[in-house]
Amino acid sequence: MDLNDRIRRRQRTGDDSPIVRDYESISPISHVEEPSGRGPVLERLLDFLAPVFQEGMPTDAYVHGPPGSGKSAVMTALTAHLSRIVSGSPTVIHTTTRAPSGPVPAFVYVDARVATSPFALYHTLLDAVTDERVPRQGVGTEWMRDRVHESLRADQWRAILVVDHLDEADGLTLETLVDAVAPVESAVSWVGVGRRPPDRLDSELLPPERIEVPPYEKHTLAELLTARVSTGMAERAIDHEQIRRVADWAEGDAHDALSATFGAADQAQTAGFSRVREQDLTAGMNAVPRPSMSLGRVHTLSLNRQLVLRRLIELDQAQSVDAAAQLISQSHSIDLSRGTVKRFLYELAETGIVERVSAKSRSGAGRPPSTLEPRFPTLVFRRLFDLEQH
DNA sequence: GATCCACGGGAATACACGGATG
DNA sequence: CATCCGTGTATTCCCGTGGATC
Repeated sequence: MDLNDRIRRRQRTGDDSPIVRDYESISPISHVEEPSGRGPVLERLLDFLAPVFQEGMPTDAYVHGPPGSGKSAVMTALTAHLSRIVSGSPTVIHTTTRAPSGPVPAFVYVDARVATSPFALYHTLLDAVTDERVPRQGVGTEWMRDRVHESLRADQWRAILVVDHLDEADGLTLETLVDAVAPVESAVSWVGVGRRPPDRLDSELLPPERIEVPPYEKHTLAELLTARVSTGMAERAIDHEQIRRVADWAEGDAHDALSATFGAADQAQTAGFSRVREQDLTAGMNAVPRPSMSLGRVHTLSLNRQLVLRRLIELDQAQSVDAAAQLISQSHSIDLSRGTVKRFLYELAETGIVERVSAKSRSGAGRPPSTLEPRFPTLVFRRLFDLEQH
């Protein structure tokens, strides 16, 4: 046995010491209670929300910043904390109303990628604010709005609506939000959260209060990664130098940095090693396209579409759209026709979740086919998807 | 019966390439 | 040489259907 073998043996983990303790902790789509490195932004938000503590309501606001700058992390943490504090005792049993009525508003978080219509917006609001069951189908938008009004009249609640991922493809737009909230504006303030800088949105619709979330500094991002890794991975599984390199590479984008780290850890784990090797780190970063579609967006796709993506990323070679659709529809786990898979693939390309790459002109006649490349973190998607499918 | 949603399927349109035309 | 045209694919667009929920 040579020295390499001895070293390798020491490096290998048994089943008892996995490198990843908890995928959730290093996942780019899970948020922690205490976001790191966003202190100043939190301060500004709290300043703006201050009226809440004096029985008032804040104005509407728009929070903006580039992808991966921690907007969702900050807003989810903030709404969670505030609704806990503001609603007082968590064990209070309400009769019909869940929201605190009177001076204290409810904090309602809405993901505009999921709630894409006024109907869905009202549904989320009503569901959060009352204990009654709110129908998802069989009723129209007006019916839903009337119910909001009714509930409002009866219980006098107020709410602060945090609408995340505003104005992303296929999602709720600023305009739709403003229209939908207008009928209940006396009781509802909203905080829109999006990537677009204010000067790229209709200033007529934007509230005057605007809060910018800057990208992470490199060292801040490294600290964020260190914190996540310390709970999600085994000790010394990844060293400081590696973390620093990922942080450099990610250029301030926490989503991408976490995705690369996750991917690297997953590679090492799969290969049976107890620490992230050079090649794992490289693989982790290479599995994150730049720019990358947010994994959170991919996650909002229907199960069938995610299944199509799952099959797509395991094809050995880049295939034409048609060939890929053929192969994917043959998969045992998929019950979709070839035509539907093909349409899904084109739709996904349209959204930017995959990219059509025109192949070099081929021999045959007709328009040359294009191949498909994923534009999301493939290793992370694969692992999380497989974990969810039991 | 009304309303949603995901699929299926196919029509309509876009594009690439040669070859013919002016 | 610049265009037009025909053919064969690729891509986009749209609407009907059927299950599920109220």
